[in-house]
Amino acid sequence: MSYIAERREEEKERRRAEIVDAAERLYAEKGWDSVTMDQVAKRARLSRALLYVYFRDRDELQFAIGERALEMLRMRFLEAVAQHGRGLDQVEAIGRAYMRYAQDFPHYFDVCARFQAHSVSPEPGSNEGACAVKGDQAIAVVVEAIRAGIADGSIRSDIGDPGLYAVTLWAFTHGVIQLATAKSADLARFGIAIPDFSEYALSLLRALGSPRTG
Amino acid sequence: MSYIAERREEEKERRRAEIVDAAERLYAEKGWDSVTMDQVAKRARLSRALLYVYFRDRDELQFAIGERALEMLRMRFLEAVAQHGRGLDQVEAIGRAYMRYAQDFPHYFDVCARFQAHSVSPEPGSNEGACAVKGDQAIAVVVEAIRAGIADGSIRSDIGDPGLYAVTLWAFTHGVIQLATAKSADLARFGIAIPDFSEYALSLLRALGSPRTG
DNA sequence: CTATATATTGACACGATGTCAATAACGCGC
DNA sequence: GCGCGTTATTGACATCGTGTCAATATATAG
Repeated sequence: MSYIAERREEEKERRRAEIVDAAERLYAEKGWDSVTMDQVAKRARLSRALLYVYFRDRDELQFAIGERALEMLRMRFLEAVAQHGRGLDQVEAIGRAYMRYAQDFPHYFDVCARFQAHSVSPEPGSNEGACAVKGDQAIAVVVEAIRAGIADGSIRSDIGDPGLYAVTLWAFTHGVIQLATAKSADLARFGIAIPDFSEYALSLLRALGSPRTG
Repeated sequence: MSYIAERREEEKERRRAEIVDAAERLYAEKGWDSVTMDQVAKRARLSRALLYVYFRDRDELQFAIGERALEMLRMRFLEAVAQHGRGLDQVEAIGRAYMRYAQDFPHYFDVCARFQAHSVSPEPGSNEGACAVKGDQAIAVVVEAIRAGIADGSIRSDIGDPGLYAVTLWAFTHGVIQLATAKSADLARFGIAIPDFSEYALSLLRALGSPRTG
């Protein structure tokens, strides 16, 4: 009987994944605001009511996508770190990775932004909580790179607490990406192209951590 | 007869302002998401249908509040600039002003954030367009302070185009405030207090522009 | 084959948005 | 004061999306 329950569990997990798949595709196609539960249900070829068996409400479904988004982000961060030796270069690579990520998966960045903008209501067992955990794991990669940088001397040691520095860099970078993605037209009107903007921001951030340049 | 039309126009403007007042109060009380047109109408003591005479839809009403928000922000920036002589200090004061502003009027910052996150659909004559203009005016203050700083030598001259620098600083600061307001609980869990976070970010930004320190 | 648990659905109630024809208020010529 | 055109204001409607629940279908066990 345990075998049965196990298979049931797997089926359930698969169904859940199918739903998230459908929702994610629609998210990428038209933006979350114009995705309805009905559309998700249709795309996943099941009834709308069933969605509410797997997800408390629409928000929880979005957070389920957010979980994937943050997991993917962490992966990209890890790849970025792996390709560089010195901490400073790793941190810069993380910034670049975040920017590429936002370009490659706009809907993932969107859900990250929403997650970061809305303050949490820490209901235990919710997907929102899972997002928070994934977010912590992603930022932990940054902290580690900063630590490495301070240790190998590529990042100035008087930068302060690595955690604080990591969070600040995160906020900076996130702000830049958000502005770049949402206001590219206005920036162009200002004579600013997105790639230039990104590179400029990255160079400033590198200068910030670098011990010699100033 | 022109007199009549003029008075009519004024009445109309007043009505409009009353509606925005009502909407803004509700915004501040409960956040925009849980404000309904019905509630706005009730608070302004008129029928819901009339709101749609003054504002195309709910979004336009929010953008009307956004217009006020950005105007207020510009005022704060101007005050901040006026209280300092050197450009570098002016720029830092602008950053501080933005942070205080977000603390004093959370709903204003919220509408700024939403405006900045959503990409514009440039329908002429809309309040959204007016927001964009007000936003430009606010950032123009920053640009001017940077120019002054480069001129008086308090800001390193190799910082590049003042417009680009201004936009970048804006993005940085906005990102910090957003994270600070939305995730104060999580930051606390990381052992980071909001005032410390803000001060830290400001000190980093100051170091960025300062020619000597590095 | 029946009984029991689980998965799935159709249909409902509710709430919010946006529209429109109908009504009320106003200024005006008489 | 009285109709009359114009403008302001509203009630009622249609539409859509969410979340819930009892009812049905499906699978498992005895």
